[in-house]
Amino acid sequence: MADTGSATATTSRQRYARGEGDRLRTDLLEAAADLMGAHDSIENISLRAVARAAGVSPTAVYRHFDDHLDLLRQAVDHCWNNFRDEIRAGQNSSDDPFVAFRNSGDNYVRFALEHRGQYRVLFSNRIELGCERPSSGLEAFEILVSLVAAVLDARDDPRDAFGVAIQTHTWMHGIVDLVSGNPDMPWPSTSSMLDGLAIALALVPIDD
Amino acid sequence: MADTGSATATTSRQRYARGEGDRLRTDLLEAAADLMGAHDSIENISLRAVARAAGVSPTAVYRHFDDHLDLLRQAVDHCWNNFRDEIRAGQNSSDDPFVAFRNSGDNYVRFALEHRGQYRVLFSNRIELGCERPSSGLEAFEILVSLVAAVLDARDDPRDAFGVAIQTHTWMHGIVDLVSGNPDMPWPSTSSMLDGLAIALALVPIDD
DNA sequence: TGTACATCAGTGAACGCGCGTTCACTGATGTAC
DNA sequence: TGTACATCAGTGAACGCGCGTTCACTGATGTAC
Repeated sequence: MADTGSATATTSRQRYARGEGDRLRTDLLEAAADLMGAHDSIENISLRAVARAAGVSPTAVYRHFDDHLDLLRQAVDHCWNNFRDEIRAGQNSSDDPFVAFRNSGDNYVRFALEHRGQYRVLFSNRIELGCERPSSGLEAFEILVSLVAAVLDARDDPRDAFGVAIQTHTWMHGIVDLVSGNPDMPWPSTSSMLDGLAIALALVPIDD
Repeated sequence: MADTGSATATTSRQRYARGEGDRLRTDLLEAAADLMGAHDSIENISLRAVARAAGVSPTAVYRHFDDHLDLLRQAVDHCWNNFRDEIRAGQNSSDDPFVAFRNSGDNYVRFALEHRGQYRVLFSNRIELGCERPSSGLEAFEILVSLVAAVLDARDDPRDAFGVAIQTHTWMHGIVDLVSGNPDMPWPSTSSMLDGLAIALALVPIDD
């Protein structure tokens, strides 16, 4: 009578071995990050839904997080790490500043489109949690500034890297947020929109 | 015993006179639009909260809307009308295409910052309701295209107005979404960011 | 002019549901003696 | 080598809450006769 299988998702999971209990913490954070794609706001991600997605009872969450809000806050931090790692990978992908800039832009766009929920939580939903941007969030912007600075340097361009980085970021954010939010509209390809951005902001090699 | 005043918000409202019942419909739509500012997602606006804000019982909503989803969908339409009217007012504000373009941009930014909830529902949360963009939403974009076309015409500029309008819109969206979502960051003024946009996209008078 | 009645603009109690959180617990496993 | 025990990784029932929705209703007001 106990194993009627009424709950579809509870069959498979086995508890972690003694001493490895912290692995559930990561599982829960990743489950929360996955759920962000299905909801348009972090407010709608319930503690019970995260537990369910991780194959665990709601009470198990309290072994790793203070409460619902703590879970969400740490999930946001987790997403910032994911995002920063993508941008950093673009930065490290080439010694040519123009290529590195473009690869970082592609990674930015890909992250935003493939993980729209995570992306929007990072750049749009943070206020409600009442926490400031974590260090990995600042790091991501610093990487962008240094990418722009390298491009300007290669161009002998006197513009302020911080200001141009803000121009780059606002425009790229607008592109990915509108495109991912309105996929049925007749958008140009994101690649051609990134080309247009680099040209309009004069972030291409100078002989182009 | 009936008027102990236990509910704080229910004291004032009087019912509409016979024949004027449809005015509650508008009240509910405006109450819903106001509530969008307090929540970051339209999903979080409950039917009961809208009724409460309008000073009416939850059941009264069903006299004007089929259900919760119908209320939200019509609230979104209402917001599109508000937004389109702002852009149109900018278009009609001057015969000089550059001035009209800039005034429309200012109105766009002002609407997005003053009514962030409404703005985000229009451009970011629409998917979940499962409805396509209403005619007023298309009209708003058509106004933008014609504003850009007039500017390009005045410049003898051969670029495609539709493509440049998309560039303008994506960038403006990025500016207002990031600024309103992260008000504690050291942003330049929105006015100077609009200047930078018009210059980078070459939408200023040609002798500048 | 009076009155019965249809219409209108709502109300209030009740339902089942998922939620966050608390509480007492269970059962496997490593460790001290 | 055996055993008592502490620790660990969880579970399951219960609570009060706000939600969307349904149902039967109320009381004022215009209108037909």
